[in-house]
Amino acid sequence: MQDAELALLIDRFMRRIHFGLQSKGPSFDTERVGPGGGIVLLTLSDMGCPSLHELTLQVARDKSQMTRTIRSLETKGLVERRPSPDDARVTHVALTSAGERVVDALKEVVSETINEILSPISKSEELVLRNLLERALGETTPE
Amino acid sequence: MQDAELALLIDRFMRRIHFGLQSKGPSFDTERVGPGGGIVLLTLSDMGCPSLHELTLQVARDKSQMTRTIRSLETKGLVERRPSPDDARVTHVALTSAGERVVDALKEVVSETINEILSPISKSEELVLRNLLERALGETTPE
DNA sequence: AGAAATTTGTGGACTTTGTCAACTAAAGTA
DNA sequence: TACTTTAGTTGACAAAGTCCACAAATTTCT
Repeated sequence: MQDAELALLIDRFMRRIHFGLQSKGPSFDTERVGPGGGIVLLTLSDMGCPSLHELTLQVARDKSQMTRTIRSLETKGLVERRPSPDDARVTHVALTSAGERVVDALKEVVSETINEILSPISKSEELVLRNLLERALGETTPE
Repeated sequence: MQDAELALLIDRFMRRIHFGLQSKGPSFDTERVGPGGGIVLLTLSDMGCPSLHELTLQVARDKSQMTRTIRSLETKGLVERRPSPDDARVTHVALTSAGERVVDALKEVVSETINEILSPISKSEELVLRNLLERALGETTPE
């Protein structure tokens, strides 16, 4: 009981990342992918070449929105669609090389921001934190 | 380096809470405060009777939005404004008794949701997690 | 095989949040 | 007194989230 405060902590964490990123100027977001696009790009770099559906589950967003986000990233040349050979319904998405460069830049800035936020705790504690979250949230989103 | 994944984990955590809450039907959100209103209510229950400005810092949202959120909660009778006796510019905000009842209900559902999400880790680990986040995010948001 | 149901991705319409800039009023400051 | 900062409000607009319906491919069930 009373884990409600955890929700507030998580929310604040998220918001701080958000603020931190956008205070670093829009200087680094040269492609103007925004937060939504950024999350998708980072996720893609983790997942490789998932189907749109898998991607949707992973980032826990609406299908329709994913369609739009991907289209936007595609027109920027950061991502490319590949129809699945097995199933004509599904299309896979993968980073282009331009996309990977953006991801690299993104990772750098995000890491930096998170390090600032987490400066009150030690590096080893940070590992514990990440490990706990990883185990708790698992690899795939259920349902 | 490579803490970028932590951002993804945090984002997923947030989204899972979000989904969890709204899958529990809008049954519990009888006042229709929504996610934004909910966070403000919970925060208020933590902070007591902060000024609008302090509240804004704590939840890390824009001032203008806070104004609107508070007004919405006020017209629902969940929150009340009190002009500060010391400074005529500031207005404090506090939960009404109706607001506190909503908060109680909210806490219950949020706790339940978080427990579901965190089921893969043990109770003691959950404490560690919360402790780490509390220490990392501190009590007050800087700047 | 054929009909029905399910899955994957798209599109449209609409609401909620987020962001930015301008503006008032009250304090602080010199 | 004039100048600057702070708290809060408002408006206009951009971005995200939510809902619902839909087409096409595939699975399921007789």
